[in-house]
Amino acid sequence: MEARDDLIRARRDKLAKLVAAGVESYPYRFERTHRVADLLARFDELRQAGEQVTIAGRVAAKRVMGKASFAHVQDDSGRVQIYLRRDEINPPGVSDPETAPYSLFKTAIDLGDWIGVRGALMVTKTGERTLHVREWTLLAKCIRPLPVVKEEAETGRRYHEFSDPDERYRNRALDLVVNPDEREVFRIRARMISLMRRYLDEAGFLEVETPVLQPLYGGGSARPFTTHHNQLHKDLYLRIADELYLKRLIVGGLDRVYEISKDFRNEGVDRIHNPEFTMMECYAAFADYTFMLELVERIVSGIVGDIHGTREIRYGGGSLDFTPPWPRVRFFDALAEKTGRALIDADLSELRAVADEFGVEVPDNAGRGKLLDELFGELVEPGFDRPTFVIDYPIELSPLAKRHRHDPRLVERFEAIAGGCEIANAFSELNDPDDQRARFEEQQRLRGAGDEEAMPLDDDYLAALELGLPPTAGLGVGVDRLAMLLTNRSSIRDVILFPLLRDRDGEDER
RNA sequence: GAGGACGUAGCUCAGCCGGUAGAGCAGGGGCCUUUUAAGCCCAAGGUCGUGGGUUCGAGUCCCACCGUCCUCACCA
Repeated sequence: MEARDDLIRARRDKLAKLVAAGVESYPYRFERTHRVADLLARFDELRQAGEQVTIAGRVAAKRVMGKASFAHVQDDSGRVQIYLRRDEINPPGVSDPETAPYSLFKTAIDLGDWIGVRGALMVTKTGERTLHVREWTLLAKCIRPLPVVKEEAETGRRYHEFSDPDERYRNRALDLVVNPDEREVFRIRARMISLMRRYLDEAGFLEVETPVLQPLYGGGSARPFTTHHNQLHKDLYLRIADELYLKRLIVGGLDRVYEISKDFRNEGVDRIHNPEFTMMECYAAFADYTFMLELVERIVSGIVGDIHGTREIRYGGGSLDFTPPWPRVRFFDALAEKTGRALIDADLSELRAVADEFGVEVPDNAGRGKLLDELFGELVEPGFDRPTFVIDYPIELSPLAKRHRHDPRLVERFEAIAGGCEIANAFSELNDPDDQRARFEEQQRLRGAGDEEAMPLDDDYLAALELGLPPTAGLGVGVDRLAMLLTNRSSIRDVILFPLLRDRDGEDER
């Protein structure tokens, strides 16, 4: 007999005992008067008024001392101690241990059970604010054993924390029950997205929805997921970016649009990549990339300030200062500083020589764009601690970006980097259909040469461009990455509720 | 994809030079009417990730596989 089965059986037996005593096992609703946090906020006032209050939550700790018991009840907002005395809970004359409410609480309520309690407020002799229970109600029994995390009342120090990341990601419900910090991560994430919407709405952007299932994917360099529509006998792709559809909307005359949604890339999984992830993309007509640069600076520093009350936040071992203006550095200037060379006109063999010199490994079939990307990522990017804009990228890396107005070898593009991670990418959008066709054709050539991430040619998109795309600036923000910065997490899995995991072999699902 | 570390009770962890499995918490039985990581007494709980191998004997050594984490490579 497995120990877990014993624990589950014990809890089922207790449920049966409650039912036998006439307790409703799964009631339909429960009226509470306060959330725990509200109750604590108005504690003195409510206590002096002698008011009866009702809360609902999970039993998070239980300390039975014979004819009196203490416990903690935790709801979405916080936890509070409750106190029960036998002679106050049991009706006069009722003492049968199988049915008396106090003994049922003592013997049949477990850590993790959902209960409702009603009573007045009191302060114990050690000073803890406590709900003095008159009546308790079962709301739902927790039949599976829970990891027990003990918490010191004074210091909040936690013991035996449920911390195995594998278990936590595989069983997020349990993680959230037991780890209040993780609940907080997702509250911050939600507020971040809500603030992002507000800033965009206020700036006159219209929120839209574009297809997840696409006949042709595009807008980024990545391998897609494929799926199939049965009735139409048609293969479809899950989008890797929203870009090409959103720009069609600018063509259509919607001046400013944005979308916050999942993209899907059929690629590796690691600390900063999950195959489905959340992107915010926005596009503004009549603007160029400098508009987006200011928008990113304003929105991101605004969100940081709104959530943390300061623009300088702790991250990893250090801190990140989001106070504008963020430093700007030109792609080739940064590269020149590290390598001591101007590489803007460097050809393949020269770039390869530089890569060798600095010990940067590159694939044998790498083109110029790839080489520059490698060099930059290896030599320059790690040097950026604080939020920084890298601007004016080589044209080879950006098939959808508009050529730089002063230098045909560059595009008008920037990335925002913070905490060693790219958090935003933006450019002046390429709106010349003939130039765009040529860039697509170059992508086709790379594709033919074995680059699986090269973009497919999209005739339908080109036709839209031929209707006339006004000057337009576009921006993409990695929502998960931003959430990592705001919650001081080093793994994307900590900010995605249900990250993709490998199957666990040979173990039954819980 | 490569390298390294790890996987022992429901949870958090010990387990030495190979000798047959330990603790705390949770759970069970008692005692306890202001406790708070409540406390005290008693009893129970294990296919040591999976599969092979070496050995008289493997949680421990070797090999393979699965999973997680870290570093590196690639994409946001």
